[in-house]
Amino acid sequence: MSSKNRAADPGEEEFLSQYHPEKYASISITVDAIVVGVAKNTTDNYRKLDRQSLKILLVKRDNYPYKGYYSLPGGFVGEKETFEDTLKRVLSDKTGLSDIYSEQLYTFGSVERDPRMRIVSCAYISLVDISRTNISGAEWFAVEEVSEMELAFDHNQIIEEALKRLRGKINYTDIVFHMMPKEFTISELQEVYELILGKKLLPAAFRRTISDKLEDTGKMTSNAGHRPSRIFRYKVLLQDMQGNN
Amino acid sequence: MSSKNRAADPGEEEFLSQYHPEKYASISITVDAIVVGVAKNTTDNYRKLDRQSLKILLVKRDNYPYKGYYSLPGGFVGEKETFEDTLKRVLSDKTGLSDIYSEQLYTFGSVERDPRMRIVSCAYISLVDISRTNISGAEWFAVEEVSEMELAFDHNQIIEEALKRLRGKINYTDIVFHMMPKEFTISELQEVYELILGKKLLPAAFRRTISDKLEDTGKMTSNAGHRPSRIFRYKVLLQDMQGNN
DNA sequence: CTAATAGTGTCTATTAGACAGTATGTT
DNA sequence: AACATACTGTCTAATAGACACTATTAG
Repeated sequence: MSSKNRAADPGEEEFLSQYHPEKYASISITVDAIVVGVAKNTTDNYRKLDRQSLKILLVKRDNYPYKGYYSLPGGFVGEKETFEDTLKRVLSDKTGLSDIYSEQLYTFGSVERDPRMRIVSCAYISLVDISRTNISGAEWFAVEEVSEMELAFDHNQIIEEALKRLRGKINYTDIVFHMMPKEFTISELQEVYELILGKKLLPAAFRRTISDKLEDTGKMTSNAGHRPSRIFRYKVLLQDMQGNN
Repeated sequence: MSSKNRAADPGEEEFLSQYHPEKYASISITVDAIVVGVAKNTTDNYRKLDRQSLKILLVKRDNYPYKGYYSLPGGFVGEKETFEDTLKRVLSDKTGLSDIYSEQLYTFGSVERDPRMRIVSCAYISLVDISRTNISGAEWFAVEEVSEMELAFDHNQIIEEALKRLRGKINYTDIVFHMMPKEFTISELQEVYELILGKKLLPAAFRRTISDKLEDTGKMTSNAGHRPSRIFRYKVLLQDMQGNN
């Protein structure tokens, strides 16, 4: 976005040639990623469905500060790097992920959040379909576990904010589908909504409202120990997929 | 929100004492404020109501770069300053405002947005009741005017995003009331909604839904050239007022 | 047959949209 | 009187909540 066609201004050119950035106070910026997905917890009872849970990717820090603590995958923004470039690099280096949906969450700037120096964190939420990814260098943790852990820096707080944002957006965007496998049942999808919203939904009403967004694959589940379920996929509605607001 | 009680770690203490921030790439950060309010445009026809319009505060730059251009009020974040502190300072110094509702909008970080060096802008939306403020050093511009102007840096784009955010939040938060005078008629309030949403609303439906949030002052308008209107104030509902996502 | 889930039908409650109709102060 | 706005009533449409009922498989 940009590089405008302003009229050339000799005064400004002169000014810029005399400008010495190093004289000014400067602050480091990191990008931290809250990578969220859902995974099934296999159960023993052949009749029961596998329950799903919300997962977040964390990396174990092997350097100071907070050596040995888990933290969000993150890294410093280079001088010629956009936040999105940094995010890509960090995700690739620390988790092995590429090409995943991401959006900026919030920028955390409290003065004491990093003991080294003033470091501001621009946090991004990334949503992935766990079944289609191979992770290296990072581990998945269930959100309930995470809230019991003491993470590095203010990362517990950042995760809280990320979950709030998800809760807020799930009902007026289609972002959930970034976390879903290509094909899924309505019950599975409903469970993901319930995990994010933190409450049970009524099946009849859920089916009614969600069905516009779904396309029947014609396939059915099998060997589930109970009535088989239709399998759907997300019907892309031309518009969204980028949850821009 | 900070300063945790971690166990002391001699290794970390050693590490920190050897840490030299100046070796690392660093980037400057500014906070820019999109200050939004509504003002009445007086009309000549004694019968007609004064129409309102959305206004934004801009300052004329008297230094390079973009000398002579209008821009959002903004300033550099000091090394020991939170974004909110910077925002307060900037608002006070450049516009004369203090104690106004603000929330972080988005952080703009494209590499070429400032010709001097890499400067990232953390943008805040601030909402004010124009009738209760005295501005010094900045001027109000109607949003339609602003979209015709070429502002400094990427500030046109930032304002676009801010208006989108307002549109998105107006219906599920009570943030509008930060822009309203203490007392107002329902028609005035409806017009503000219409300005932000960019569409007409039906009076009957608007009254129905908004009335829960309003308290009758018992007063009426007068000398309006037509039927007088009840005057209301915002009924604070214990909860919100802080439009926390 | 039974446990467990899938899926439908329907009644009710709530909310939004549409729009006509009534009310009232100012000149 | 007539203009401009204030405000109410009511019908309809759309949506959400509740819940009972039917359907279907593996074991």
